[in-house]
Amino acid sequence: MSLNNTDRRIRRTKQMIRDALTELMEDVGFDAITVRDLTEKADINRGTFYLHYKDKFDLLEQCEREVLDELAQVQGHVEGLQLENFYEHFNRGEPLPFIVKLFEYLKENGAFMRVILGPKGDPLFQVKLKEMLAEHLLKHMVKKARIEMAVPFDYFKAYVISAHLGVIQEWLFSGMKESPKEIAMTAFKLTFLGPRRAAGLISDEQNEKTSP
Amino acid sequence: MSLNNTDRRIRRTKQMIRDALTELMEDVGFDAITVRDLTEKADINRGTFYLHYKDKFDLLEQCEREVLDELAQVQGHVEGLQLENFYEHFNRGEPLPFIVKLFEYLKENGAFMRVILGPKGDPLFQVKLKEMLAEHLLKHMVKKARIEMAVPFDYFKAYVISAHLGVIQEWLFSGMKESPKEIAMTAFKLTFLGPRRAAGLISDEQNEKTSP
DNA sequence: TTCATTATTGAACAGACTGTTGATTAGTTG
DNA sequence: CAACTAATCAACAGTCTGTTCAATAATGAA
Repeated sequence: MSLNNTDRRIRRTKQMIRDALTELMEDVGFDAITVRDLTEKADINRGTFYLHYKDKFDLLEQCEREVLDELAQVQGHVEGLQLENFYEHFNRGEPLPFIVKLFEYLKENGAFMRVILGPKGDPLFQVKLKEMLAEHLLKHMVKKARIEMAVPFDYFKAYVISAHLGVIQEWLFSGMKESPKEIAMTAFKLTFLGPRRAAGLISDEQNEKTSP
Repeated sequence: MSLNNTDRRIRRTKQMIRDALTELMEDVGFDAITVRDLTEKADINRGTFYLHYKDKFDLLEQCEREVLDELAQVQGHVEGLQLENFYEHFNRGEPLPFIVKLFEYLKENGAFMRVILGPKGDPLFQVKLKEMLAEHLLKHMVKKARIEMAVPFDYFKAYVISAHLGVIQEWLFSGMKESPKEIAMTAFKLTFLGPRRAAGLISDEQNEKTSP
């Protein structure tokens, strides 16, 4: 069976290539990378690359898939930790466990995540990550029936999910100073209270008229 | 002077190339495009391409810069239309004029904007667009002094700006069904009321406790 | 219209990268 | 140790790049 990943040589080679990919993407961006660059930086024969990957796009795709799979697994580990609803979590001052786990994972894989979600990254990965976020976030938020004068649901969804991605990016690129729990709580407040209340631009009591 | 863009041949050639770029990006993505592809689709000599652009990246950059410059000009045309503040606009049921103009411009250049902001697009352009959005959006929102237990400003900023980009993308990719004014109002509501209130997931009166 | 200017063309060039092959060497598992 | 198989090295044709040159065509100004 050649499908087994048990051979130390294979693991080593793949790791070298992936590390090289991360480094090179940081430096010059994915576009400018050649298979030659990758194998030179990884210090392996160029032919060896093609033993494992079809081309550089295949390499990127495999790396991305791995990240997404691992993120999906994370979700499995927090099923038990969820309270009944969104609201209850907030009132205890606790962020959603899933989001905390998400930020913990991002921190572990900081180097790759920074590159792939950065200005030289892959917009397709952003789309995939947003799909995953949507799946796990929205089920906590949409328990109650909807009322009057509502914004279309798809735009609510796009708004919230994109906003969360924005927080993730800001966190990654500003050096991940806050703990996963803190930053998860920040994201939570922004959505739960709305950005203006969360940022303290209006107080809780001082209700602006919302008539029209 | 060869810097003049008055020569009809130059204008024609550049336009052919740019159209080819948009079409090809839609089909195969920027990565997979060669200068050969571009010039064949544009039906011009390959050497001619290099008379105007350094390489395909230079082409993309020039196209992006042009869009951003035009968007910046749009801002100039609405200076007079702004009310004193954010709050007043909302209470009249009117979105910010700048955002309306933004969506109008996006609609005019729909084809290119869809590609560049899509899964095969350019993440660097997203960053630049967000910078522009930040500049024009935030000055309307941050009039009042900030209060207690606030989320860090940078995260508020990242949240709101990213969220707006999300609405833009959702609108572009779902066929731009709403009018620029409608969709601008949708984005406005989501930020002004907060996403949950805007989507009707909680009512205005029914204030959830926000104690912790 | 004429004329000087200049954008475009077509062909050719070396250089680089790709993806594949075959024979050989080296490392791994049991 | 022995069988297996991953990694290496060299070489291949094919494609794309970026540049150059002389020849041609289109343009704007007088």
